[in-house]
Amino acid sequence: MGIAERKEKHQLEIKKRILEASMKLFVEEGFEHVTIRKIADLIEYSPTTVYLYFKDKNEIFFHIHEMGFAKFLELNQNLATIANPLIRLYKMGENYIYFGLNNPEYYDVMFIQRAPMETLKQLNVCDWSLGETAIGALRALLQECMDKGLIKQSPIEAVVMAVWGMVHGLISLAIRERLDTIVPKEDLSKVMHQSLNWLLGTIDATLVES
Amino acid sequence: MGIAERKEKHQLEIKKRILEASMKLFVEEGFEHVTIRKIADLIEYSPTTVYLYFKDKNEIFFHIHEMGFAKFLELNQNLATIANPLIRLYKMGENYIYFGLNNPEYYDVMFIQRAPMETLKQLNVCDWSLGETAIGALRALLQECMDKGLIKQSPIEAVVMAVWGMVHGLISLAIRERLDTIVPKEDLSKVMHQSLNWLLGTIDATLVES
DNA sequence: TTTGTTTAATTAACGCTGTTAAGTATTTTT
DNA sequence: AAAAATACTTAACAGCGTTAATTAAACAAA
Repeated sequence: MGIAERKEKHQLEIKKRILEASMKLFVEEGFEHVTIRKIADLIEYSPTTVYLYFKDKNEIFFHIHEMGFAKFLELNQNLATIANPLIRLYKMGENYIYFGLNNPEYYDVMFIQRAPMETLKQLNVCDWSLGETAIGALRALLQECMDKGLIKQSPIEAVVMAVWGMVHGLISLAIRERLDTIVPKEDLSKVMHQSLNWLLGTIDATLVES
Repeated sequence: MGIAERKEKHQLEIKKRILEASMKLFVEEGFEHVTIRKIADLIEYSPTTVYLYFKDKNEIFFHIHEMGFAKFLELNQNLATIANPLIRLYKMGENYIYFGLNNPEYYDVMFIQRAPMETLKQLNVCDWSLGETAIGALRALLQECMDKGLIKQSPIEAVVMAVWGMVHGLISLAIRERLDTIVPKEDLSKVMHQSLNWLLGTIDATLVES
């Protein structure tokens, strides 16, 4: 079935081109400038052709949201070399903040926009594996720290949600312009790191209480 | 100038009717079903008339966002009777969570949607007074607790941002469907309270360390 | 090779959206 | 009574996501 295979290859090729065009628009012009018609223009097809390869616009954003997670995972490669789990925890938080502040559009589609979740619901995929993997990594790391006595014994789930919640909260407030008049733009990173360090400091068992 | 006054009254009346119609649509059908044409239908004017009273759609959402803050402030009346600032702090956090989970559409337009902030920028209003007032109340309360030795001495700004960030983070993750597959809907409130209580517990100077 | 059938892509259109320009009455002022 | 300002509407622009119907191309079977 060499012919059928070639056909399938070709279809995947077009799917790839649609996603590449979408990514180009997304990266260069931002979320709300990604339109079916502009994608079609870029790949030199008619707008309706896009619908032969993707169910709807949400599905395209689902793939962009996947790319975002890939980028985030790549950034987190720098954790692998850190032996001390507590230092790794601090660094993971730093990575999260860094990623959010330097890739706000990606962060937005990964954690704020509704579009990718719509696809998840529609496909009846009953778990958000990308998100769960990320949060799972945080949970495992916190558990490791706790097991090794590096952080105080605490209800793990509460701490996981508190840490994730805090960093996500600050980043999403910044991205959606709720900190513009409260924290000068150039201080954003500093303020977030202070909050993160303070939070982790409160559970850090290796710090001497002053 | 009785005639000019009457005219002005009439204009304010129509402005009010537009906002009432907008609120009706917002409350009954949600953010994205508030359209200029539907508003116009409700008040029985043509769509263009709306633009005689409001610069654009963002300005209408700015007012809805104000209504949200009013509703939130009203909810926080229950804090006034609490003498102990530490208990007031716990209760303030509870209120925030309660408001977010029970008024997700309001919360969305207050803290997530870009629309109201656009109006702020356009009008060259250089501070988001509603947001700053809310965060100011949290800051003052934390300061009071610290002054009275009810919570541990900590860098106040870091703690303010950490607390606000955490509750906002969890609520916005829930509203934008990032917790759907991680926390069962019926457990959402419980989980958030656990995280809040854990966080406040770590700075609570009145708790005995176990 | 010609016919029939499947596949791929297109054109045209639907029903929306926010917004603006131009026009029409109505009322007020001169 | 004529001119000017006010309030509102009609019509339209320029876009959007999406679907139905249609054409052109590639393939299969006769």
